[in-house]
Amino acid sequence: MYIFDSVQKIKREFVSLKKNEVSLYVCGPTVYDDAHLGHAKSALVFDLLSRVLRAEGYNVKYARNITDIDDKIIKKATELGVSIKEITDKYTEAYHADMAHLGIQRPDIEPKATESLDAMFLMIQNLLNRGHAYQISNGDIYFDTASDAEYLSISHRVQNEDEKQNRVLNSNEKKNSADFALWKTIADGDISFDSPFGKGRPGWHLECSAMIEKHLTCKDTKYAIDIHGGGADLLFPHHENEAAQTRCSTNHEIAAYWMHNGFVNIDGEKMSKSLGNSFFIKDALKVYDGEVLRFYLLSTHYRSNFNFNEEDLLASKKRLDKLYRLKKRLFGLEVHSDMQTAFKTKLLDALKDDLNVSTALSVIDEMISLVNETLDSAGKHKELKREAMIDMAYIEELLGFGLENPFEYFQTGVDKETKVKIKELIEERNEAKKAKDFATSDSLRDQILSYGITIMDTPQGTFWERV
RNA sequence: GGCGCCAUCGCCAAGUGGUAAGGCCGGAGCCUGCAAAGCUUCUAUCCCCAGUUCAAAUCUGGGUGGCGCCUCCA
Repeated sequence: MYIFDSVQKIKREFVSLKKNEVSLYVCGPTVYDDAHLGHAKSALVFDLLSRVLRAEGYNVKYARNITDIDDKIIKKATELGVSIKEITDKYTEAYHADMAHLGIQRPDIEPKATESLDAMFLMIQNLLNRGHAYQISNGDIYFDTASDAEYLSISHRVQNEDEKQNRVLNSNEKKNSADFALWKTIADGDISFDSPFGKGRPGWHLECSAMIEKHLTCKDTKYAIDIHGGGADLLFPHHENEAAQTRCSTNHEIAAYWMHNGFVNIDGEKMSKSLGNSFFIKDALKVYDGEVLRFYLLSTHYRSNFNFNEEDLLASKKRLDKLYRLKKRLFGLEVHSDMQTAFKTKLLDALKDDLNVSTALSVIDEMISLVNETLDSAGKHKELKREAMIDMAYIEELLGFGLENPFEYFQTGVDKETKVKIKELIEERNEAKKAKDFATSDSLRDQILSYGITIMDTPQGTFWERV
């Protein structure tokens, strides 16, 4: 397995800290709004990573947090006059539903900030004890970036002069403008948590470091966990700060490998909360099948930026259609086997190379073509069919494509009445065909097409698909 | 301004030193009553310039053009 480490900026062979075990931590959502396509991309990438690692035989411990303490949550709760929990519960549930529609498996651990305060207090205390944090007059506690010689080693940034001079220029008590809050004291007691440092709430960066320490960490290794992932926008300052906290409060670096996924742009423009052009998963799901979205969003390498547009999505759907058409062709054949095939090896090899999905998809397309070709040229081929079934089961397991019933897949979004009507029209057409009344059968086909349905005559009967 | 990424067929997109995967679209054909599906087949020398090398889309330097982070963000 090779992974591109976004801190060292090279592709590195993956060697786990502990034999046969992988600890993976990914920054999850702040639950104050619906999840957008960017959340989907990130969750999909690391879902795929965990599947590939498991296929490689690793026992994977995958954690993705839920940030349920945050200014934006508080703001929304205040605006709506409801409790924080009402907001976070609602959007956590929505997040889970969206992810499920995309075929994303639940991580092994989903720690919440509200349930990890103990670990955060511990970390703050450690940082204070070790002289890496300081408290200002209002009670706020900051991380002292100047105290960490390795600060900025994750993002490779250079601190500019303005930042260095901040102590003089800035009126607040922060020693350095890069210093970030570990604990923010709050006067109004409503939305705050009790802590050894007084009432308040934790800084955002702290939660990930604390959760890693609490749930995943290997105590006796150079690194706390194997792989840390998240969106590219988190590299700085979020991951830089996480790394600093862990480095200074424990005796190890936070992660041996860092993976950052690229952005999802909409029509060439970055989707961002501040631009207000977020495309929500739930809205996309109204129009497109979840598996099609999964396929489309995964079809480009995870590190590249992804430009979402309908045209490409439809091209992508046609590609997935091919998989389902083969599944249709082999329908009814039940095969359960762990048999190793050349295809399986090739597919896994592609994904083992820093999740090269493009190559993986080409391996799949070639397999589909080969099977179709063989089946076209010479009838039965029991063994080939069996092997193709085994291969397709592997695609489902590894990539999560092809999970649906192939007939239903092509008929999603068609209501019951239409289905009945189509069935009638097809029967009528088949009568006409039998009588060699092609004028009638063609006009019936046009009528079916007016429902947005295309039909195909096969030796097994007439099948229909939504156009 | 600081740091960084990217530029491959009409479109999407792999490949990162050994002579351009795959998909969509399009052309031709096979199959079909006709279609659809499937199959066969055709379509690029890799933004520009210079250099390194026996050999470069792949390395180096310089352009040009996109874009990101530096503020909440996946």
